[in-house]
Amino acid sequence: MTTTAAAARPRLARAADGRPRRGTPEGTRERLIAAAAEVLNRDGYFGTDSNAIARAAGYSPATFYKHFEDKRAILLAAYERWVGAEWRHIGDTLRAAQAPREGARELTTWVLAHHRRWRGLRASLLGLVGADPVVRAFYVAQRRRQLDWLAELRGARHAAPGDRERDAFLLFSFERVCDAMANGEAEALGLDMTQLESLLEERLATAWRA
Amino acid sequence: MTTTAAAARPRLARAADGRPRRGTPEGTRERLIAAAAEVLNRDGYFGTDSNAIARAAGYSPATFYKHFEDKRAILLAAYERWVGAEWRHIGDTLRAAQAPREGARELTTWVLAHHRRWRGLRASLLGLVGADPVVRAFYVAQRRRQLDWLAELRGARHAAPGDRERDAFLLFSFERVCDAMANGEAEALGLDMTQLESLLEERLATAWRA
Amino acid sequence: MTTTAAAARPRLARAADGRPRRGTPEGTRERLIAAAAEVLNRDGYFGTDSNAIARAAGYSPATFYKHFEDKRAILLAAYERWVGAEWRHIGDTLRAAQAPREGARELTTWVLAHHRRWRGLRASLLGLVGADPVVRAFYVAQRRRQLDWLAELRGARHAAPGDRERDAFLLFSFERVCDAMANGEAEALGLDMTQLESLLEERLATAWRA
Amino acid sequence: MTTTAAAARPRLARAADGRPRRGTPEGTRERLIAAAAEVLNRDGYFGTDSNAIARAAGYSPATFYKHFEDKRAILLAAYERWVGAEWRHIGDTLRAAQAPREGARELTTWVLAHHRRWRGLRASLLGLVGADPVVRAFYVAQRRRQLDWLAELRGARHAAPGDRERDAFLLFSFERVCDAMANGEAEALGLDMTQLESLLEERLATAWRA
DNA sequence: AATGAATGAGTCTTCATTCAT
DNA sequence: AATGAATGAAGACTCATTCAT
Repeated sequence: MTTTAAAARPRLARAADGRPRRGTPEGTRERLIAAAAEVLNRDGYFGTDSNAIARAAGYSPATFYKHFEDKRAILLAAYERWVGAEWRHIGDTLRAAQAPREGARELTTWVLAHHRRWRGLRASLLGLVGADPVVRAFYVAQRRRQLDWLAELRGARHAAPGDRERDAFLLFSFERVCDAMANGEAEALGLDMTQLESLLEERLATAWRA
Repeated sequence: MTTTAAAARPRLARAADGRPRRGTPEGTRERLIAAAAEVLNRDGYFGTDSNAIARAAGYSPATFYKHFEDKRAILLAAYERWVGAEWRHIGDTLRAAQAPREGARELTTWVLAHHRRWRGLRASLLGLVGADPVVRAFYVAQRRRQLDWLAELRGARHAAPGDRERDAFLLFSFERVCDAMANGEAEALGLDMTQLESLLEERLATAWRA
Repeated sequence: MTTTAAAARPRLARAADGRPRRGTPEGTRERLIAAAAEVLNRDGYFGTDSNAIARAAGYSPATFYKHFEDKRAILLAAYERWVGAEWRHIGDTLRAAQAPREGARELTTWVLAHHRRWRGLRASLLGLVGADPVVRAFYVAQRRRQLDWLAELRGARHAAPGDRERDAFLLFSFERVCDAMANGEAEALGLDMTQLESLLEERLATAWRA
Repeated sequence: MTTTAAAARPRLARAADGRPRRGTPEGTRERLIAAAAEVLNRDGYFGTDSNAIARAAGYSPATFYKHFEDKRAILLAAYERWVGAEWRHIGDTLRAAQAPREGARELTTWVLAHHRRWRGLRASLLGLVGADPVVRAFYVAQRRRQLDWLAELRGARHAAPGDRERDAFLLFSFERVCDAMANGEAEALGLDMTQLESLLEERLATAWRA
């Protein structure tokens, strides 16, 4: 069906290089974000510039600025998707309602892979969190949403003082260890990946039961 | 005597603040590092430049480069002291051999204050860890030293598989939560600081016993 | 009927403001010039771009270039109207054949108001006269027409050597002072507007008699 | 004596291209302003960029920004000198206390030449006055100083209402006509330069007597 | 040891203009 | 006739770093 539609609407005439000359603003935005994710992941935030991101998406520098305020804005957009994908997966897993042990294992594996695949993108974001108030606000907002969602999951009945802090503690720990495993720190420290992964699963399963 | 020297070498007059213009290389290096720590802590790595650091220490840009390879090098030097101070304190506390509960409380309080005082410096370092291999290597080396020292503390007899991973897990978690409390994340998330601090103490005390 | 047409040609719908999307070339040109006059008057030549002018007229950037060579061309078109209006009024006043004193007063008042209303547009033009040969040529051509017309008014019989120079001198002076009064210079210099206006009237009346 | 001093202090080692590698900040500033005056005079404000000005003075782009905020700042500095030179000459001439007729002639000749020599620089300034509030404020301030000085010249005793306005009127007229003669407008209008110059002298002499 | 004027290389950003529809 | 997404070319500005003294 996609093929049929494409055949029926050869609207997007392509330039010599195969890039669509005129796409919808949404399409262009998408392509820019996708390219930014890859470029930032590979070269890091301070290792690229907005021109390079635009070129990687097949556009000119000026087009970039039609869609994003600046380099920071596209980093946030790319990161937002990254977090969105993570929590969508987490939600799906929880909803699948497996036993804590299996759920924790599956989740840990997936999250680790996600961190590994996008370690450079995540490093780009984390590298700015400390320095840029806007990035920090964005980052914190994402986390707040996660904490709120976890509280909601638990349900009003079972709420206890300190729950939010425990959730936060788990999140911070889990992510920090995932980052360490994803970015090579753990390996450089001579740590056993399997052991670390077990620890992650354990913590997660414990929290899951509570 | 100072007068005589000044008369004999009028070019080597003292700066306005009375600091000798020509000091020992070590003294100069010290002043540069101290100034860098403050400036980096206040303005962040990407918020200052090497000229500003040199000026803050009372020197010219060129002098900076006589003592440090580049901006990164002085960040590492400043960070090294920060970590050094932290682990010196940790060592002192452990050696004072208090009960785990009290030791954990004291340590947590101190480390939190240390992170708060230097949150900008630490953010500068962490902001580079993801992007710069040299910084990462340096950062990892510090951590390795810590892990080795913890292993040594435990003693060869009590060593068990997974100990190093558990230590690392604790370190990562502890530091990440301290950072969140120091840099305002925790507050922005509406978390209760006292609760978080209790969690930190608890983990630490548990590990202490083991 | 509108409905029918709209149904038959849904592509040529009307814009939100009811203006027909497809008008006569003249109509479009008019709207563009009118919008340009306002935008240039408000934001200045270097404070706007051709896209903004097109949008202000309710058109797209490309439409702009269908009707004008470039931004400069529309400035000249807008300025041409401004000068046209001025000299139409001057002609009307002279033709009404009042006493020099009254005529001069009326004219001065009107011209001052005209300069005030369009001070930004005029500043845009003058800002380019010095830098752009085409604009200068255009500007000079307008003035030449004025001088020729004044010479014609005087009539061949009364012509005397130096008349054209005297006319030009008056024109330059009059306009310069009007500009100063219109753009805030005179006020910023602490000058008395009434006095200045009297001086303008005086010069004008004197020339009128001659 | 200059030669001797230069021989005695070969401090300013010159680069391969003969440019002093290290001058005093003042010297550098001077060279930049002098180069800017020439470049702006030749290419106009919007026809050059700060990099080109720096290069014309024998410096790199960065050096420019060590001495001037931006391109506008150096234009103002260059224009300030231009006005300074003009009024210094006017002061000298008046102080030489010639007969009004001769003084007016001499002054007119000099001012005309001054305008001709620097017509592009002046056009650059005037081109911004309408668009840039900072430039306008600067321009007005210069003129205010002139008017104040003229008032002072006249002396408190002979002051009469409308004097300042008359002075301003003369200044505006005189300058506007000089500009027209300097920038080719007058010629393009087919005006007789000698006649125009006579008119200028006449006005000046009349005001001088008053 | 210290200086500080000077810089090259580079990034961000804008704008007049075009082209396929 | 009108569109609007897209662009190339260019300019303002910065910063880590060096060199002659």
